[in-house]
Amino acid sequence: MLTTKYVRDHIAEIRESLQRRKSDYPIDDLLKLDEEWRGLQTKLQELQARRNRESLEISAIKKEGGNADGRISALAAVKAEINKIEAELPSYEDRINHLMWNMPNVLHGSVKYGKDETENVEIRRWGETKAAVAGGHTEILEKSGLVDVERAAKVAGARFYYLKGDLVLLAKSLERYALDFLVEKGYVPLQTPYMMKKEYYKGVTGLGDFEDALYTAGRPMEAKPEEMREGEELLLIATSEHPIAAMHAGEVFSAKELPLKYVGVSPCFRREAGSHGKDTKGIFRVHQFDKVEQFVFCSQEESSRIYDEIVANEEGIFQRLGIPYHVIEMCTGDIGIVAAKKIDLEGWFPSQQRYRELTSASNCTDWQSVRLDIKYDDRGERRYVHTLNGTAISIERALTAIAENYANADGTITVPDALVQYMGKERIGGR
RNA sequence: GCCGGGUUCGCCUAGUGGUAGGGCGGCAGCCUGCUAAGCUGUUUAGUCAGAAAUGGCUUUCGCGAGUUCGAAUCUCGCACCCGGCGCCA
Repeated sequence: MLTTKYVRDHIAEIRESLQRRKSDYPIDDLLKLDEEWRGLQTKLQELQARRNRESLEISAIKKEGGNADGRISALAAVKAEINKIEAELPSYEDRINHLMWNMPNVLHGSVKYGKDETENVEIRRWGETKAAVAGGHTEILEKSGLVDVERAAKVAGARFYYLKGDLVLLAKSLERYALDFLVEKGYVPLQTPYMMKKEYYKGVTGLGDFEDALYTAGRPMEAKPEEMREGEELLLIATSEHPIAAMHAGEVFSAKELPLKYVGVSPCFRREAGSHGKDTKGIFRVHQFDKVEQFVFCSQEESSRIYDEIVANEEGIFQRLGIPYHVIEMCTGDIGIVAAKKIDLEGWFPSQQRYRELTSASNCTDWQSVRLDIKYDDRGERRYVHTLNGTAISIERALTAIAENYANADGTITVPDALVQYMGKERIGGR
């Protein structure tokens, strides 16, 4: 069962944070269940101690050739009581786990209250925004034959796409560019599994995401859904953040192994339930995309500094690509339950004359590590690591930003300087 | 997919129904003058008491269920690893 000691140790901060979120999370229910569970646990342990003690006495009697039948039948009542308590415990544990998995993280002190994404706070801007040259990314890319959304809809449905020709090469160039950028800074490249067990998924994201974001995959052909055991089905990953976080579940790092920095690369699969009608054209919001992701395990003292580093990497990557952007800090209404602090970097889209999300960085502090049991040895004391994640490049999303910001009047797209060495040419598209 | 062999503390290993033991490594302490050795302790997690140092109890032999007063050990199911066969990008 997930450790509730953590909640008791941090109860003041948890309450304060829930108030700032104006959350209706039932923290008192959790504390009450926990207290009842511990009471049962104590009773059970006393009975087990008695059983163990008397079993040893029976052993001693039998070794001396005596008759222990009376003692054995006297223990039957104890055994019945043990069985009764053991039968009650799972229902408490299920409810406690469910509440733990849904408990919002303790917010960083700087996070402001806000009802939804309209109340996020802009903290800085970079680059010069410009007017649209040749329409939106959908128009630019389709005219040049670089994407085929219609046939993808025929074959796979809405929100899928074929990339074609030089756009495929540009996508791979972006991927390699982002990998090289981070490898140079000491990040270890990691290509992850694309499916993951539910039991690990619960530790990396809120249960709400299971409904809205995740596809189920890998159900055994012969198994009917109602026969599936908990955690048996595989889920398609929504980001490589998730398998990277789960990778070290149950482990204890030594202090000198930290910080451990990965740069993950994987496709991402998202149901996008609840976003009907939003961004339905082109490849801006799709069910499947590729992403290069930063992920760091570190000590509790380091996580603020590393959060800044991850954000700086994101800005460096887009500055070298020459995409104008601004940085916004999530308010309580848009931050979700996992992160303690979260920023998005939004790039300028000339055709829409506004900034749209390109990357997202979160300091999850110990939310994931508590649920995945990932610790480190801090001079003999075992403490939960902090985990952080941040997009390096979300490939298809970045392609839309490049298409719009580098579009020329003749329908071609200039290849950003940083990618020319990978592309081997300076311009793509056109007729 | 089939056949065989495995899974005991960080690593190696003993243990065929009666208190999970040994070795190595790590950590802490002690002792000792010679590049290191020796000795002692400690090395799963939870819970209770305590301000704390600590102490009690439970738990832990891949996971789950069962038999039993008592399971690493017996029974059933499952997972994973290694070897072989088959298939295969």
